[in-house]
Amino acid sequence: MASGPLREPTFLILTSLAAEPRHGYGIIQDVEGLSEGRVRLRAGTLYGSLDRLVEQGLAAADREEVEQGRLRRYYRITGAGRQLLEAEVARLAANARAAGHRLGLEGLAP
Amino acid sequence: MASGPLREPTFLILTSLAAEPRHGYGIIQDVEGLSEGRVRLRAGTLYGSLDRLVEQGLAAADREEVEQGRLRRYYRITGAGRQLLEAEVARLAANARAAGHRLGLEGLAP
DNA sequence: CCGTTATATACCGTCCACCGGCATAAGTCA
DNA sequence: TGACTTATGCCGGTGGACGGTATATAACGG
Repeated sequence: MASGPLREPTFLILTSLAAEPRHGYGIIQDVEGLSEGRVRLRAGTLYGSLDRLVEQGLAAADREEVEQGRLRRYYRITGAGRQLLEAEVARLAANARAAGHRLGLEGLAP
Repeated sequence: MASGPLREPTFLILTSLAAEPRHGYGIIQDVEGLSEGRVRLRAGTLYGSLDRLVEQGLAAADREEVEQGRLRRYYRITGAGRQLLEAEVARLAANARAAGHRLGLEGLAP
């Protein structure tokens, strides 16, 4: 159930929700921004990941709005999601630090 | 060919090779150490990953030794592998920084 | 007035890295 | 003798990501 480390798309989706509740399309745009253009989520990736996050209790449906005839379904991060994301940040930072050390990339700005 | 981001096991295997050439079993032990006991590579994961790394030119067979009747097959990281690992370190660090920011984990030691 | 782009959600088949178990084999230690 | 460590390697199953497609409306541009 509580599977291994988050893959990048899922990690970024959770990160996107950490600031405030967002709807699907908003997440896609936000993730592109916070990854500095590196990650462009596909619809299939997003909604599949979102379903899994809800199923695992890491995110939850927040509310629904109808904006100009289009439905917007908002999601928010849960306490468990925030906790797991914090652990993931620590893991990524530790891995980056360890590998940087091995590569001799000592003086790298945080 | 140059597929997406490295998964954690592959990342740590490359990291292990970054310091010096190592044989399979040595990698398993080293990875357990550098991940502070978090990651225990299975043989299946290791040798599969190693084959892929060689196939992609990120690692190469270094030499073979026979130590007390047991064969040791050493692998080393290539220039391309080192380059990719550096890029991966930057990616991980950027993701950790972005998520830490969103979580309000500002004052975290690098 | 019509086609394209942007907004927005959702399904589905495919791929592949990782997982876990198993096999093999020689040396060590109790 | 049997358990454990070192050491390499195969194989089936799982699951997340990918890419494409479908659906629908609004806005923009030619």
